[in-house]
Amino acid sequence: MTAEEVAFMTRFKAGELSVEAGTQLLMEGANSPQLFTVLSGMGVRYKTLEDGRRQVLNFVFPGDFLGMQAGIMGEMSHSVDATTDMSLCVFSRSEVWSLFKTRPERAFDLTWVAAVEQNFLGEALSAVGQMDATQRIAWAFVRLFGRGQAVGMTEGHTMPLPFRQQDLADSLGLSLVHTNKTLARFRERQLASWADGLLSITDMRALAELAGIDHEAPEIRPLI
Amino acid sequence: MTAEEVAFMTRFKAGELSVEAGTQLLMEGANSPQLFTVLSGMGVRYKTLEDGRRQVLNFVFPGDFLGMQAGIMGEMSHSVDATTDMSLCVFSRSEVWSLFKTRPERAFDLTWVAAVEQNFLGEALSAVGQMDATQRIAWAFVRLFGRGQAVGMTEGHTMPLPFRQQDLADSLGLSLVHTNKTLARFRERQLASWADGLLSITDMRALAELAGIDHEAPEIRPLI
DNA sequence: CGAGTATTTGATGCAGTTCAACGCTCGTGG
DNA sequence: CCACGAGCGTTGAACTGCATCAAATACTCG
Repeated sequence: MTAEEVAFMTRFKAGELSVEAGTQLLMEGANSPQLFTVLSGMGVRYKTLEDGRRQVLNFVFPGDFLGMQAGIMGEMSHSVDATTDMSLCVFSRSEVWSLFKTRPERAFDLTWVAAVEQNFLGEALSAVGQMDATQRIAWAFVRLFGRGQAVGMTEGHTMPLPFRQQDLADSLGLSLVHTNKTLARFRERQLASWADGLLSITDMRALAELAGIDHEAPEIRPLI
Repeated sequence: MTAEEVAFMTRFKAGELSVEAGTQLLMEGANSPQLFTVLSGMGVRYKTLEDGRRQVLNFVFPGDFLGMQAGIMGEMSHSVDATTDMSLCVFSRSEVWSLFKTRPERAFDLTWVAAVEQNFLGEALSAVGQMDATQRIAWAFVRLFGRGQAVGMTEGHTMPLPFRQQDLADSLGLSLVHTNKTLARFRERQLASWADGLLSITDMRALAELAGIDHEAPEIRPLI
């Protein structure tokens, strides 16, 4: 970025925010005036059905941009909860339009982010729609670890993954019980083990094979 | 649009294209130099898994914009087939960037389209992940009919729906057989009937209830 | 008229859901 | 300091929605 760009982004930036684990950052249907970029911490994007069931759409990593739906369409179509303590960079929604008018490169990045997210949702839909439980979990692990690598959260073949089994189950359209049993089998089969908030990949090749993913091209997500 | 804007869009537009039913318009992984707006006809967006299974991500309606992933990210993440004969407005991918530089309103529309699509995929993921077969089909019918209304394809409670049962099955993560049997039950129960390429809604209220959709706010999708 | 495609229907089996119960850890209050 | 409850992970048992297999019918088209 040029100095002038930095100045603009500084103006765009409205402040920083720290929230503790469990906080709801954005709510489905709400017209949030704020947009966030995640500086640290992790969270969950999800939709709730009227009968209480929940679909986790994606896990939130550092660098993720939250609230674009509100910024573009005026209303969030899903909620976002902080799973761990998080710190966020806050932008004001009203600045989005000026971004398009005066910062075409930044606006392009925003669209890029939207396209990447779309891409991911399409893949998730394919996983949930077509794969069995083992394949789905393998897919999730490969994707999560890939995202962890992209933001430097990994150490060797481990990375922090501070979610509950219920969260993973809700993201893959599986029951908690069956997710638990499948995870146990992953440990037995020496594929991966996830316990105490730490994901440890034992056999990435086998996981990628199960998930039907050839070769992990490093993911590129521009920061906003 | 102003006259000047029309002039720009005309330059942006590279031509028109007619294809016949069955043509593959875009292919997963390909770096298409062309983007399309659908003028007429219908199609299917889908991803293919290496074992041959297929996930239909969405059905293509007139007014839809195709190829944004290629335009923004450089590569399509799914394929698009024409189900019926189609006519398309063709844009050149290289013009996308100039759109962002000189037409912020149009660029904003593009991002809007991306956000709407993201929204839809999230809803589809929830349906496939959390609902049973009956609910999923009800959801699909409500959404399809809503989109049909938005583009004026409906007549009373009917609209053309020129797809195969296999396409619907692949979009909802169901087997063809089970989809067929569930459709039969929809007819018996006087909810909706779909035969010979014509969808006929008998009891929209019951369908929306099953699908967990309150009230159908008319969908807004800007044209590109 | 035969071949290919789409829809329909019946029978069988299993992956995954649901129900239920137990253990562990941690925080809270008496 | 211990009792208690809440939240999460784990495990066993029984049931079922849906997949799979199989086959018949109907249509279209060259």
